[in-house]
Amino acid sequence: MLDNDQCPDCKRINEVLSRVGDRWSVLIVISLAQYGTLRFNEIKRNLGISQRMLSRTLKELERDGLVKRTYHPTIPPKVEYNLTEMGQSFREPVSALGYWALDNLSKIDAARETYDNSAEQ
Amino acid sequence: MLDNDQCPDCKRINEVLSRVGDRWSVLIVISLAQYGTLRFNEIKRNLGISQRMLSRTLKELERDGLVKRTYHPTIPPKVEYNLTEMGQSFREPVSALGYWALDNLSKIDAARETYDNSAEQ
DNA sequence: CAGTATCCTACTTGATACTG
DNA sequence: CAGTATCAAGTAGGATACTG
Repeated sequence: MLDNDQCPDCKRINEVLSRVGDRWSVLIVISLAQYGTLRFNEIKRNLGISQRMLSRTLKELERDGLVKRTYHPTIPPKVEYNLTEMGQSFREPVSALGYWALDNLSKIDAARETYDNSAEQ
Repeated sequence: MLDNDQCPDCKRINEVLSRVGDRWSVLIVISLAQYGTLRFNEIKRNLGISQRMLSRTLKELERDGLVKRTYHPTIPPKVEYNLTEMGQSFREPVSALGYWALDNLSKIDAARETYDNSAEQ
């Protein structure tokens, strides 16, 4: 995956990760993968994300082709979000990351404590 | 993985991802996974990362127990970095993400173009 | 070589208020 | 309900200069 000397692939990986690799994108994809279809405020409540960031992130995910937005012009309006095919495929590596995170949080905490204790002597 | 109502696991995943999920951490782990052991300036050249960010990120990764730092007190000094066991285990989900990124970059670009074209009418 | 220290800019994120 | 607009604060990240 990597080449020597400035590693062009790293640049491209970097590019993609900077688009869809941020925490909110990851968490939104995980949520949608779990529930199938969610409304705007359902995601908001679920993740504890601010309205602004949810709006922005969903728009980016839609633009990148990972999320499909369906607008129902009722009163009050109803908007549903779900994953596209590419979004589904993104779910796999993302879930792997999520599970790793859950599995290793306590280990990381322990490592931090050890490090901090030895650092302060 | 997710629970309804404020999703406590999301908070924890969020926590871990905010620690080890940033681009530089990911790219450093990928590099070390690829090459086994690297010196400070080898990583720097390889990734095109600034000295400051590399130093900071490596220190964080060491603190979190993902990277082991070995200092050889020679002149000039020589410092080698490699992955710990936990770092190795992190490699798997990270690689999956990297490969997905490479596989889907062009699709994302295409989706963006479509989106932008339909948006401008 | 492998860093640390300082400065500076740009982007990210949240809080708050408002709208169709 | 599902957003947008605006403001304020923090953080990421690079450039540069210096050190053991």
